[in-house]
Amino acid sequence: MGRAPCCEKMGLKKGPWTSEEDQILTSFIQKYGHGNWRALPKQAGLLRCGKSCRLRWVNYLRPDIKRGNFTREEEEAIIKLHEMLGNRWSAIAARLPGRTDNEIKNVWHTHLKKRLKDHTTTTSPTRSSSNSTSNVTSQFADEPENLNYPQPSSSDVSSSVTEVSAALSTDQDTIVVKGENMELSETFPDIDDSFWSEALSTDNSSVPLQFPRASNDEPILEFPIIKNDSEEFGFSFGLNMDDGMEFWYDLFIRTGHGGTPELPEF
DNA sequence: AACCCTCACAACCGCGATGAT
DNA sequence: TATCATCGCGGTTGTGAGGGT
Repeated sequence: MGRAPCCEKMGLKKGPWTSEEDQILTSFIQKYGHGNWRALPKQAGLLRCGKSCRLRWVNYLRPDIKRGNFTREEEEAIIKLHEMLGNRWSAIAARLPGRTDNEIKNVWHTHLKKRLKDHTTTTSPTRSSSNSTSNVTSQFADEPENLNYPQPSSSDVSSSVTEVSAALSTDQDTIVVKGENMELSETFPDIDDSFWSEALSTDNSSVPLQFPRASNDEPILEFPIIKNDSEEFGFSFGLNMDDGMEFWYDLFIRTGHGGTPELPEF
């Protein structure tokens, strides 16, 4: 496995970025994009290595970065996501719009880890089994293998399928998903990370989704809503099937008007 | 005022993963 | 298949700000 030569050996600059460098990098990327980080600094006229440019852009200059302190909701989300994902900072960052993995890593090491430690010395948390097939009331699963957001192929699910409905009440902090037996289907839609954003960015008020059948008609999930800045809310949820299969999904919705949003009916 | 300590955060380093040839 | 170039991630370090003594 090859390794790129160290930028120091190439006579390139290290250390804090100047505002001039920021300006050059930003305007270059806005004009030409960042297809090749290694070639970028040379093309842009920066005495930096591509790695440094990439880091600066990703962690600081990117226009969609949310500056400022983390809200309580964001911190709670980080704690929960860290419980789910461990030190997979980029995965955590992907679920917190506008926040970078570096930022989250920093806030974890400087605030949250300590807070959590203080908290766990005074309380003994209880955990629910991730294998439970009914009335799953815990927010997140314990086992790391649940966290890979498995993407079932059509052949994975061939027997029964249930539509899942969800409703959000404006005066409660939990959301309830209820599975209802519906007609059988031979297929299961492939769902990837872009699915939700694409589905929810459409003008349609309903999203056609089918999930594997729950074991009964009781609510199969109940979990808190994660909100941040009143601009977005959402949740992560998993389905534990009675055949042992598990599926995990995220749903975040940008409202943009600061009010409590209405969840589209599935 | 000077020094020390802690905290916060930007940036760097090293490694594995991945794609190209 | 092997090798190399590049990217992206997680761990770590460097440094400035602020507070306490």
